[in-house]
Amino acid sequence: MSALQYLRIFNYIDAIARHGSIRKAAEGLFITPSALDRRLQDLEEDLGAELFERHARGMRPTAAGELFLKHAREQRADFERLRGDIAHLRGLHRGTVSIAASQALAFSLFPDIITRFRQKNPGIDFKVRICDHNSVVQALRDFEADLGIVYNVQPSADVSPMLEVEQRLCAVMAADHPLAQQAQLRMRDCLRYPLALPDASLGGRMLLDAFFARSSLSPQVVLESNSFEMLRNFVRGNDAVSFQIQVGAALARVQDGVTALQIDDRGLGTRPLTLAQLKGRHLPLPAMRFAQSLRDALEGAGE
Amino acid sequence: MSALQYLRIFNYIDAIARHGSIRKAAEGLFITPSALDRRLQDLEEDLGAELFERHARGMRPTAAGELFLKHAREQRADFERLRGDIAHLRGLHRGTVSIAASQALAFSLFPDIITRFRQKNPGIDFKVRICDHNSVVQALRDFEADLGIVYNVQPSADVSPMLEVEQRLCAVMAADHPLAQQAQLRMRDCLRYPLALPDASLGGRMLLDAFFARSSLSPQVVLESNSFEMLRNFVRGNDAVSFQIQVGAALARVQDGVTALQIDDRGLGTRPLTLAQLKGRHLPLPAMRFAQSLRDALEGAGE
DNA sequence: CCGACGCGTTCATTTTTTTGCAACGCTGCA
DNA sequence: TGCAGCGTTGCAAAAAAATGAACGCGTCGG
Repeated sequence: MSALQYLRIFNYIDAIARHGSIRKAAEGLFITPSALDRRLQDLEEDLGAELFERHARGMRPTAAGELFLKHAREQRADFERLRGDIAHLRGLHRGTVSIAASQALAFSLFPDIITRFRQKNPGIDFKVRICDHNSVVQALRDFEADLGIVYNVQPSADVSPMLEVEQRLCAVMAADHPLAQQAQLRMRDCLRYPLALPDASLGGRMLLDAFFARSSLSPQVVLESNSFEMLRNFVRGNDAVSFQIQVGAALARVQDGVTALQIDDRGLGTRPLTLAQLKGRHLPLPAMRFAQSLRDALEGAGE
Repeated sequence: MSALQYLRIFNYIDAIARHGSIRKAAEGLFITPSALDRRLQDLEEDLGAELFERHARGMRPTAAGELFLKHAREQRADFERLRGDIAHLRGLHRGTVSIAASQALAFSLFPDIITRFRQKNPGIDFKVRICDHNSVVQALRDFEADLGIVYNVQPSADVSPMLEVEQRLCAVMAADHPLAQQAQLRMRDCLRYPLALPDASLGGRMLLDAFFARSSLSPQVVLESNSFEMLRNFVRGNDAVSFQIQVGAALARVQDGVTALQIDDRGLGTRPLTLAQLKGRHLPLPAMRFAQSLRDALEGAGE
């Protein structure tokens, strides 16, 4: 990445906000605090408003500062898009798609789709951040991700959904588990075994809680974790049962000793898996392409 | 307006594009051609693409250049909006609304609405550019206007309409014209008098042409002009009749010796007057407010 | 209560970036 | 063919940004 003179000031201010102090930010930018301070002061004078509240321990953005930060981050993202568009014009179809997704998708879905996408578009590379529910939306807001994928997200004013796919719950268990042979699997069957549940930070737990609340059955929870990988590895070694939403369960991957079966209770609702972008934002071309691929893959899998 | 360090480069490139040559642009920017040239070269190197084709007589933007120009103009407009939003935060509700409109609205509608709007929002001032049909859309595209108002505009992909009001045609004539007394006015009555018609560059002419094409009546056109003011002043002094769309006709202004009457032919179609903005653009707050005012005024007048 | 710490800030100075000036080479046109 | 207008280049001057060493001011720990 080149020096990028034009958005220097934007990077400066953003750094101050992210580090919470001029000194830390200056260190991160490899300049002295005084230089950074002057840039900030000039800017504040130019805008006629303070962008940060000065505290003894550091700086916190004012309302005006928040506005400026949003603008700055948008500028940066937008300039990257411009750069990509121009490169595209030159015939080299290169670029980066950055995605924030909650954990459920990390395993089978993403690697497969990305692999397939890169076969068609070899010049495009990916930045995938797996993070917790709320951080996905925040990453979109901060222009750190082009696309966000979350399960059961609550609608919000500055995020616009591009695709919603209802997701049923799957039971995850060892490949040689007694239940693995059944043609139809009901929740009540699962409850005869110890359970390994995703914790509240993961989507899908909500669905389970709702079911347990309305049901008279009492589950025997032996493990609770915020890591699906953990849960999967756990159930492989014993007769416990875990749960995961459809796309995350990776229906066909039996080779690692774990299998997933759809649960047929209709008492168990479904929640949508949502592909979203920041409202009003112009996405870079590669991101739009990839969104289309996701759309195809997810809508195909939904049936 | 302050020095605006950050978008200097954007202004530079925009100036080159507008003036068509580095030397002219440099003159307009009060710098030397060499300085401007170096800035351009640095930028081109940074982006890895030429932004202008070098001709012996000057510079013309390449495809990449067009992309950059759009970005640059958008940046400038966006930064102005940011500045306005921050000022708004400080309590001073000030700002500028820039509008491009075709001629029909220049007379009664705009002055009245703006006056009323400024009574409620004294800090907001206006930049109204009256221009020809196509320039309105172009002004939106170049981020030179926040809002555009055109009669009978053809839909286009990068413009999004915010409001459409069907407009009938009115006949404009001297206040003491024989026709001015009639309760109901039909086209056939008007054709008994000499006509002063708006030319093809003005909206409304199309409606007339369509009517004449289908009608057996032959009009006696004594004056054709691209200026409504011209037409109005002309009919005041004799028995000629001119035409204008509803909002432009300023129904109640008899004091200047001219009156306007709605025409009751149903053979004469209606076309929409459209309030529009550039698609996907974030409008400054004052512009949004004013758009709302226009909406109220035009929808009220439409009934 | 006090000294050390981390903070933002200021000032004179140095470094980097931008601009100016004069000249060059090129192209189209009379 | 010469001239006028163009983009471009090298080198010096000017402007902008960064430095490094202070200063003042709250906060925290003893």
